[in-house]
Amino acid sequence: MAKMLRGATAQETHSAILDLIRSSGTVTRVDLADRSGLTGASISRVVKRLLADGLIIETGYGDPTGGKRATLLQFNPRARHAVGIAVDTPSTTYVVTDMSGRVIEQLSSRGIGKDAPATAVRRITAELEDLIVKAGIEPSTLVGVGVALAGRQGRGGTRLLRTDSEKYAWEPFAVRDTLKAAIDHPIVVENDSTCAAIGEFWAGKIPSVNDFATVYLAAGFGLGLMTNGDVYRGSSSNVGEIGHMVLDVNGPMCWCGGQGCLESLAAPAAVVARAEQDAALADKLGLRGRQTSVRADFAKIARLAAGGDPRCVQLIEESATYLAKALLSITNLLDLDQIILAGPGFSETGDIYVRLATQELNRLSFVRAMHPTRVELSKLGPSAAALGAASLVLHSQLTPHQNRS
Amino acid sequence: MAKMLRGATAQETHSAILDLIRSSGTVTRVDLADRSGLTGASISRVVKRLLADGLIIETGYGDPTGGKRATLLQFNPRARHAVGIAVDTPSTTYVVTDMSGRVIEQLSSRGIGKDAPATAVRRITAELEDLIVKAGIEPSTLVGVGVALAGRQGRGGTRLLRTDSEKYAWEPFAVRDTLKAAIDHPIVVENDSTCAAIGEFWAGKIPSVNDFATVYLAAGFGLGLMTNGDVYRGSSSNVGEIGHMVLDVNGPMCWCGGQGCLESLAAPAAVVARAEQDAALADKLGLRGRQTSVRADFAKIARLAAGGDPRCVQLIEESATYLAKALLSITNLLDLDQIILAGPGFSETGDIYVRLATQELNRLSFVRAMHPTRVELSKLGPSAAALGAASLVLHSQLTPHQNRS
DNA sequence: CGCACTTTAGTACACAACGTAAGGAAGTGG
DNA sequence: CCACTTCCTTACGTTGTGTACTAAAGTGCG
Repeated sequence: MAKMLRGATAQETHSAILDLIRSSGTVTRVDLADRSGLTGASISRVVKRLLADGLIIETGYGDPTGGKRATLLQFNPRARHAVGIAVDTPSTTYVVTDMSGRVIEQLSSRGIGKDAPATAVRRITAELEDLIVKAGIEPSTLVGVGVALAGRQGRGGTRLLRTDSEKYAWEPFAVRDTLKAAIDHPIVVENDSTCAAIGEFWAGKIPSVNDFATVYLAAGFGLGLMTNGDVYRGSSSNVGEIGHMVLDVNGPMCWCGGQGCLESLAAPAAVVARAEQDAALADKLGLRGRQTSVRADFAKIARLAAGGDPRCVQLIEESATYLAKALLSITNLLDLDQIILAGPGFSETGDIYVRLATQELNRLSFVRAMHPTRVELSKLGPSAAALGAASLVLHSQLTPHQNRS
Repeated sequence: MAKMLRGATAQETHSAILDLIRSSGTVTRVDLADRSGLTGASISRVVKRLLADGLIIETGYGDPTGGKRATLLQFNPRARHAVGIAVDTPSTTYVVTDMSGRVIEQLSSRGIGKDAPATAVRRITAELEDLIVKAGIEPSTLVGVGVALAGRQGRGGTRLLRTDSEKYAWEPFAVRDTLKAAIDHPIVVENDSTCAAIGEFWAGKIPSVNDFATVYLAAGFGLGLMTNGDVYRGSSSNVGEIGHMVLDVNGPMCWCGGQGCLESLAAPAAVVARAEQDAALADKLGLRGRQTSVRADFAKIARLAAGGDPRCVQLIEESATYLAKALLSITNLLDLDQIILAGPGFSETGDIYVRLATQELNRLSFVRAMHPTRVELSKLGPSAAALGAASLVLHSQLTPHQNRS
């Protein structure tokens, strides 16, 4: 233990001011002084430095208010870039973003499927290097590479990855170290839910003072939590395992050993399993009934539901009802005022999940009398995790741990 | 908005060092330097000041390690005092504590029952003043009064209180303002669960880097959360409403409008209701079957269970099983490594709740492979909430918002 | 158009807090 | 007794912020 207090270093102050500029989009020096509590003189000094570093630019003048017009400041988007990779079973998504979280270049390739870890990582490394070249960014502006994985954090910083074929096949594999050896840039690895959360935070310009949660739906449900301008990681970086929240103590057995878990009641596999009970529907959808096609089968059901097919709408609504119950419990526990739904699982029928969750929270949430809990669909689209991974890098490199309130 | 950055003021550094001394019990200057990241020179300066203020004292010398023996530092317990009041339906508990959280004087009087808010607060004010005189503490060392209430935070800092008779009878009543007008000391009001958590933190010398949760059981279940050395309050200071976590989507209706809530399945009222179904048991216990005697009736059942009565043990175990499920969900969500059970509801049979929760977490928690989640009974006894309220005052006055990591 | 006023931005200097370096104090072990 | 270790303090330099003042750039009215 040896890092704690160290005075208000330039680093920290610069980070804090940069964070204000990020969440504001466009601000004046006076705004910054108001919001940071620093005096104009100090802001002047910090801003001068940020301008000199090229991190921010002056972009015009504010509206007249009876005196000298204020100079507008904002990110210099091309000052820094980041790469985000979302590694998932059916597909791998790469994005190159600028400093404001805008996607400059992207690429989708096949997922890891049943590949051995070493093979998959080798391919990812190659594709990554191609992409960086193709994006045509100045190498010195690349602050790092973020990787979003479905999995848990192991003891030694290892990232565990869940695959379809074998559970925890990647268990002993140190993704981060392997990538780090192959790529000469900072590598940050996080789970997909947390990445989605920080993606919303960064690209959505959410202020550091707002606490919110993001639910990410791919193979299963995960939750990412942002508090006080930083990711909340818990005691071993394994926050957000909501897939096995107990919603029905007498419910069906789950592979985890519990009963009535959210995952066994509402995840894509559960929805597909119910669809398969209905022979006519299974036939109509051409369900393949194989473990490995669950994600594709779920997508088919979701597409039909989005198109209005009553039976499919019913199936999705059933899933959404369970998620709504889980979100109700979570909201009561954490007093959230904003929940964002992201990930491929919500891409077709996210509005159904939003509607049912909103209804449930408005009806039963304990804090509903004080403030609403907004449930929203992510605006980042299907590459939310990849974009979030890139945002994570930007956040950790440009605005490391914000403090105070 | 105007408080955020302001350099590392003496205030903040002093707070941080004082917090390290609190959680260490006894430390040397060298230890403080290691743990804080400050240099020995800076520690020297800060410690000198804390000694001059009388907040800490030198209490001897450390073990020889081949050189000059280090001077031991610890709190000067009598330097400051705080008062904590736990306002509950069946009883009101007052404690006067010293700076280390030790109880110096205490008093229990009848609860608020069906009293009107103004009447109850008037009586509390009178009893409080008597107690302060009786404790014989130097008035200038009293840093403030903390109040633990069962209730929710309203919009304008109002505290809502749940009473047996009418739900939310106290709804529009501003407890804090009323007390503040009557008592010339800082007043801090919090809900009982949060107070219990900070009581463990302070009196139990838990380091600021440890995140943990406390479950408080009085009329119902509540949860208090400490993260990064401070209370986690959420967006409207209403964190911890776990009483209405959904554990059984098809379960019995709850007064809140939901189904299968933890409270309706496992709270004292539910346990008593089940006991009343059993005519023989109800007779044996002399259950009064009245709404207002639920707490007393539950205590009877708990006492018999603690004595080994099989039927009562079964009833408590049923309640504990539901709580264990809820704690499993919460642990998976927040990646906790420590959960403390506190409050009058656990005073007789807390070990049963601890045992079943530990079992469930060891069996099903997602992080069990990384680290255990310890479930422990509070060592603060039945006055945990009052002691916590006092701790809250000490914390907010002596070590305001810790930062960094 | 000129002049008084407002708002923004930057500079000079003082102050506060921490780090570095050096040395004194208090002990250990040969 | 003396070399060495560890603890603690003092003196001084660096860094970052606030205060006070000034310059710059606008508005609005007569």
